[in-house]
Amino acid sequence: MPELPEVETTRRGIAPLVSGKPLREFVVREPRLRWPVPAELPAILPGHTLLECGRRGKYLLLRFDHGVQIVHLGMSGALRVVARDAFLRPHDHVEWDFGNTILRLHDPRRFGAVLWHPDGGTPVEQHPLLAHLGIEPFDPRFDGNWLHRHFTGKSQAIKQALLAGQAVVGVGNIYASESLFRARIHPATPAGKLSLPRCKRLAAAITATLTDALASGGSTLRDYVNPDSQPGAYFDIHAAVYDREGQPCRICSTAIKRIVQGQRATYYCPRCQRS
DNA sequence: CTTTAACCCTGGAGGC
DNA sequence: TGCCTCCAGGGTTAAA
Repeated sequence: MPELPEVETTRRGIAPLVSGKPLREFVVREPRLRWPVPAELPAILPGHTLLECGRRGKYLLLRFDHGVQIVHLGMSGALRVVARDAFLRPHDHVEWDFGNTILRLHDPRRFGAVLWHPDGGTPVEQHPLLAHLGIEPFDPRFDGNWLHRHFTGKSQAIKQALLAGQAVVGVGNIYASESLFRARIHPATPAGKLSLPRCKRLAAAITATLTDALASGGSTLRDYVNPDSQPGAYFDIHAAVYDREGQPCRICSTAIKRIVQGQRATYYCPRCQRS
C-alpha cells in the first residue's frame, strides 16, 4: 500500500543500483496490470541505458535514453533488487535485467502499472496520468497559501480534496487522516471553508507527516537489496488515528471515530478535530 | 462543471 | 477444517 514516502524510499533504494546501467533484458511474465504492459517493451528496451530514476507523485519515472517508463506500484506493488539466482515468487510480473543487477516488480493485486512514453513527442510531464497532478508536497512553493488558493470555492470535504491529489500529490488514505489529525481539522469540513491560518497548519501537518514517514522508511532501505525481506512491507507507522477506531486518542483519550467518505475509511478524533 | 459510485485484483480476517 | 463474505488500498472511468 505504498504512499508517497514508500514510493520515494523505493526510488532512493533502487536508483544507485540501476542508474547509468544498460539494460540487458526486459521480461514480462504477466502483462495484465492496471493497464497492459506495452508488448513492444521487451524488444525496444534492451541495449538502452537507464539514465535516472525520478518520481512524480506516486509515479516512478525510469528515464532511458529513448523514452521514459512510468511505473506505479498501485496497492500492493514492490520493486526490489534481487540476486540473479533468487527464487521466482508468485506475482513477480516484470523484471529488468541489468546483468549484475536485477530489478523485479512484485504485485499480487496487479493495480500497479508499467507504461512507456517515448522521447520525441510531448514531455512525459504532459502524459495524461501526470498532467493534472497537484504540486509536490516537498516543493518550496507548497504551503498554506497554495492550499487556500486551491480550496477556495470548493464544497468537497477536505479529506476527499486531499485524496484527489489536484492540490497536492502524495497524500493517500492513511496520511490524509494522519495529517488532518495533526492539523486538528475535522475530515468532513468543506475544503473551501478552511481559513488561511488553518490551511497553513494543514500544509505544515502534511509536510511533517510525510517527512516522518520518509524518515522511518529510510531505515528500511536495505530491504530493497535483501531478497529475504518482507515484500511490500508498509513502514511501521505509529498512527495517531488510522485504523484505531474505538481506541483512545493519544492526546485527549477520546475514542477515535471511523467514518466513510467516498467509499474510503477516515479516522479522526471527535474532540481534537473540529470543523 | 462537480459529485458519486463502480471497477480493476488478491490475500487476509472473521463468521458460521 | 472449509467455505463464504467482506474489506483494504490507488486511481481511472463512467454515469448521474
